[in-house]
Formats: sequence, C-alpha cells, structure tokens
Amino acid sequence: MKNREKRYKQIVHFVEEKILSGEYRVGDKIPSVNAWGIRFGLSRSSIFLAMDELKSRGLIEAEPSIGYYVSSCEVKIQEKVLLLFNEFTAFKEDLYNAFMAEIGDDATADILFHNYNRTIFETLLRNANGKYTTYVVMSGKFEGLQRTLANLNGHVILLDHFRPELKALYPSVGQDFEEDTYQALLTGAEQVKKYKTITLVQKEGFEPEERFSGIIRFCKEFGLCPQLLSTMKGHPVEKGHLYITATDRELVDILKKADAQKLAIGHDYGVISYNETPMKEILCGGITTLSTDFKQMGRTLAMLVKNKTMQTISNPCTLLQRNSL
Amino acid sequence: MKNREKRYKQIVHFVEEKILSGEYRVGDKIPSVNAWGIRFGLSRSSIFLAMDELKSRGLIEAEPSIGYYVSSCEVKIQEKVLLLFNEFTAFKEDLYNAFMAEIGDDATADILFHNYNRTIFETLLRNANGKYTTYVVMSGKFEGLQRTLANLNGHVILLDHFRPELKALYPSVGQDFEEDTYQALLTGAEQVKKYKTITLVQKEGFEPEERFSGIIRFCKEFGLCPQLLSTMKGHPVEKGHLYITATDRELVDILKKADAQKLAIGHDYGVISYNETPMKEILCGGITTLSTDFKQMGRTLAMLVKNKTMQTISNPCTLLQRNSL
DNA sequence: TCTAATTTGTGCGTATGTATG
DNA sequence: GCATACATACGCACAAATTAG
Repeated sequence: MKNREKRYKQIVHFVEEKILSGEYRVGDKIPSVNAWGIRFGLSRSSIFLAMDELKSRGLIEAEPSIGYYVSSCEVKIQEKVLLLFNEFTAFKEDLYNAFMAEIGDDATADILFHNYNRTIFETLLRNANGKYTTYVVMSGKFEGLQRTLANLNGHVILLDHFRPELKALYPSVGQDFEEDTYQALLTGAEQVKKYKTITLVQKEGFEPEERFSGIIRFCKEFGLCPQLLSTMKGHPVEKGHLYITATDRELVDILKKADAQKLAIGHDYGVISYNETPMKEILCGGITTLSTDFKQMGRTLAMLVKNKTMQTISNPCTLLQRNSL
Repeated sequence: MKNREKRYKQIVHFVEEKILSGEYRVGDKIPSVNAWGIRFGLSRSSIFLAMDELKSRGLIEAEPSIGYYVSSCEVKIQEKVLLLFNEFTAFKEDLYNAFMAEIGDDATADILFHNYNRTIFETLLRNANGKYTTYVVMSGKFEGLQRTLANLNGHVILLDHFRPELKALYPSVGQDFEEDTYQALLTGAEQVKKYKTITLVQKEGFEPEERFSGIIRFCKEFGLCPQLLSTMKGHPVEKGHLYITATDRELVDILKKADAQKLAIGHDYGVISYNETPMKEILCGGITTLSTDFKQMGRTLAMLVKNKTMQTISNPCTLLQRNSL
C-alpha cells in the first residue's frame, strides 16, 4: 500500500506508452476525463492529477469544453522549468547558461521577464500555471507574493527572495545582502578606511534594507559613519564619503555631480556599484563593483530543481576592486 | 488549436466590426444562425451565445422565425492593447509612458518583453492571442514572422519593423534606418569629415542592414570610405576611423582597445553609438549617440491604435554630439 | 389554396475542462 | 478525496413563419 504506485500514475504511464508506440500522435484528441474514469474506475479528480502531470510536462494541452490534445512526443521530458526573472542583463544570461548546462537533457526551461512590474508578473504566472513542473521565481519585493505563489500548480523555487517569511515555505538560492555587503567592505577594508562616511543610495521599498545592516556592522567595527539616502537628488557629493549605489542611474548622477564639483574619484570620494557590467570596467578608469556569482547561482539552482530539497542557500559574492574605491 | 479567441466571441467581434465599418446599418437583417454556423464551422447553439451577447448589449434584436436585425450602432469596444517589446530599457519606458498618456482612458495596455528570443516571442503571443483587441509588436528580424502575425486575432501594429515585405500588410511606426543614419552623419558632418573611414560594427542578421546603406550614401558624397564589421573581435582600433556601434558591448570593446593602443577619442578615432543611455553622457567625456525619439514614437503609436489607419510612419531621430565625435 | 418541407429563433439537456472550497 | 458552481460547446425537440410544389 505504502510504496505502491499512485493509481493516477497508471494513466500517466498509459498515455506515455500510447505516445511512444505511436498510437497517440501530436494533435490527436485523447479520451475525456469522464471516459478515463469509467475505464480505470477512478474519480474525476484522480484523472485530473494525471492530466495535470501530463500537461505540466508539455505532453498534452487542454482545450476547455472540448478535451485534451497530444501536444508533444517528448516523453523523456520529466521536468519543464519556468524561469521568471526580474530583468534581462548580461549576467542573468550567465545564470541561464550555467543552469541549462547543469540541468541535463531530461529537462527543458523557458525564461520570462517581469521587469519589476507586478501586473506583468501576475499575468505571466497565471498564463504559465499548469504548463510547467517547476517555477523559479525572482520576484523583488512584491506585496502579498505568498498568495500568488500558493496558487501555482507545481514546485516553486525562489531566487533572491527578499521576504524572510517565505524562507520557510520554499527552497531558495539567493544573496545574503547583509553578509555580502559586510564581507565586501571587509575585503576592500584597506581602501574603504580612507573614507569617513559610507553612504548607501537605494530606493526605499525596492531594494533590500539588509545591505544597510551590513554597512552599519562594518562602520561600527572600523569607526566609520553609516548613512542612508533614497536618492542623490538634491544632495551634492560629499568629500570623504564612500557611495554605494544600487542603480546605474544613481551611479551616473554621482559621477556627474562629482565632476562638476571637481572632486577626484578614489581620493575625494569613493564609489562601489552593485552588479557588474562591461561598461563599469572602463567608466572613470574603472568602477568598483559588488556582484553575486550568477554562474554559481545557475548551477545551484539546477541542483535544487533536480533534488527538490527544502533548502535556503546563500550565493557567493565578490568585490571587483577598481579605480573608484 | 489552443488559446485562440473564444469561438463565439469571434462572431461578436465580427458583427461589431461590420457595424462600425457601416456595412451593417440599423434595420438591416444579419445572417441567420444557420448561415453563421456554416461560415464559422460551429454549432447553432454557439452562435446563440454570440447573438445573446449582442442582444444584451442592445446591438441587435431577434424576431422569432424571421431573423436578427441591427437595432443600434452604439458599439462600445473597450480597447485592450498588448505591447510586445524586444527588451526593457530606460528609453522604452519613455515610449510606454508617452503611449499611456496619449491613449488615456480609451484603452488598457499590458507590456511584455521577448528579449530577442524567438521561443519566448512565440509563447507570449500564443498565450495572449484572443485576449487583446490590438497587438503592438516590436519583433526584430525573426524568420517567418508573417505566419505568426497572421495567426493573431485582432489588429496588429508593428514597431521598428525590419522586414519590408510586412510594410504593406500592417500599419507601423518605426525608424528609417538608412535615412536616419544618413541625416545624422550630415548633422555632424563638420566633425565626421575629420575621419577617413566610417566603420559600422553590427552583428549580421540581427541589426538592420539599411544603416550601412545610409553610411555608403554619406561616404560617396563626402569622399570617405565605408566599412562593415560584424564584430571588433580580432580587429584593432584603426587611426582615422569613425566607429558606429549598435551594441554597448562592442562600444566597450572599442574603448578598451583604443585605451590600450593609446589612441585619443575624438582625434585619433571617433565613435557614434546607437541608443542613448545615461552612462554614455559621461563615459570618456561623453559618447556621441544616435537615437530615435521614443516619446514621439509612443504618441504616434497611440494615434495608430485609436485610428486604425493603414499607415507606415517614420519616427524622428536625433544625434547628440559629444566628445567622442 | 393547400400541404409539406425548410428555415427561423427558442429552450433544455448533456459534456467538457476549470476554479474554489 | 469529494462536491459544487462555472463558462463554453454541442445536440435535439419544438413552434412559428416562410417557402416550394
């Protein structure tokens, strides 16, 4: 009883066999839920379990009021993964490539982007629901996220979760914003000590506050002064400040202001920017960046998808020291 | 097979269109239920769903045993627009905001991104089909695009179409790549004449070849030499060349190489970069950029959605002259 | 003029997958 | 695991009006 196969699995295998043998071909209609029920002596909901599994693996598609159709012959596909990311950057591509290389050939993955727009986020998940076995969600700080995720029919894995209350509910791999920021400052401590104040510039409610905790921790140890700004608008660049910026827009704002004020980067003021991009390598002789290792994140993610273990994993982060520090 | 518009809704929209276009006028008899059934290949009862909806909206009246008559022209269609863009950039946001401001209460709009991935493009359109009245598609150079677009159930408008064969089929607003490039060079001719060769760096098949035609035209008039490179990989930066780059990656590559070769930007070599971003304002003392006016594009697009006229509109383009030219 | 077949809209029953509890 | 409501789609029987012969 315990270890016996679930009864609905019979139907899954039955359909798999029919597809493999060529009896069911792409476009064919398969028996209706009621028909299966009579044939196998199972309740409607049990049949739905089987249909849902076949659907999520992409083998069949449902047409309401009509029936189910065979949509693929790829019986070997056991995992269909949806990657729902916030935005596309060169380094997200690294994550994607590392993930695909690691995940193996009995799995496929699609990737979509919500660009921090809640409506898009909801729309994409609603349309995708039921079509994948696993949903990997990089969400940002959306309110009431828990409800949306609970509606998903399949495994859910979080990337860069910002909400501690979700940690216990889903496996995840992400940045430990406090620890990463603290460790980065420690790595560059020799240079960081040149400055009197560390100013974090990031929009309230959009970026993780934990970063500031890391800065406070470092400042206490090294006798510096921590400061939090939601924007540089209306603020001049201060001599002796080390600015840590979350967005490229604020970074550019600082650099322009400093130039106008004739302040020398790396001496009069310093800059650390989150997230590496090619341009930062040469901007102002090099901007020091603080980035998580997206390739590693991709590999870890693939592991989580395959193992389905309930883990919260922190991704490693590195400081690229350049002229601006 | 899946995700097409609900079948009876097709008939509702069909009748709406006929009334709007003036083909059906008040008092006219419309085709019978049987006639619709034959035409659209669905059952009589499904047609009644459509007729019931039209009746409840007061557009038609039934006369038993006789038929249906048009009873009103007050068609109130709530426009729902899907914007399917290639990628999210700060300047696409300008387009979106300008569009939303101009379209006002006449429509609601969703925005999605395919990031130049054909599979994502197809998936998103397939899922969205039937849910919108208008589809605005910024596609890039996808092969066989015509087939995909033909499947869409609703109005289609193209943004930045690269395929001349589609011009006649759909209204569009986009860049005239040849003319824009030529005019930009003309605007900066005083500076451009400093160089002997104009080198366009852009990936074959991904970016519009028309840009090179514009460069050739300019070079002929001013006695310069045009050159086309698909990448800077393996090529040093040449003295006396003006480089025009499509992607920021190539731009960074040029700047790094030139720095290593100790060439002075704006003197030994020049750079014009497509698409303005905040960072280019300060990179190397300012990179000259060539950008289309995305806000204007948004306004024009809103006009096209409202008017549904069959037009091909060229969007204005401007050259921002900076240190790199 | 009559009759029977056809066409019309109407109404009800059934089947489908979906969603929610 | 079960129950229920829902939207969509198909089929059949019916009465009234029209049409063919």
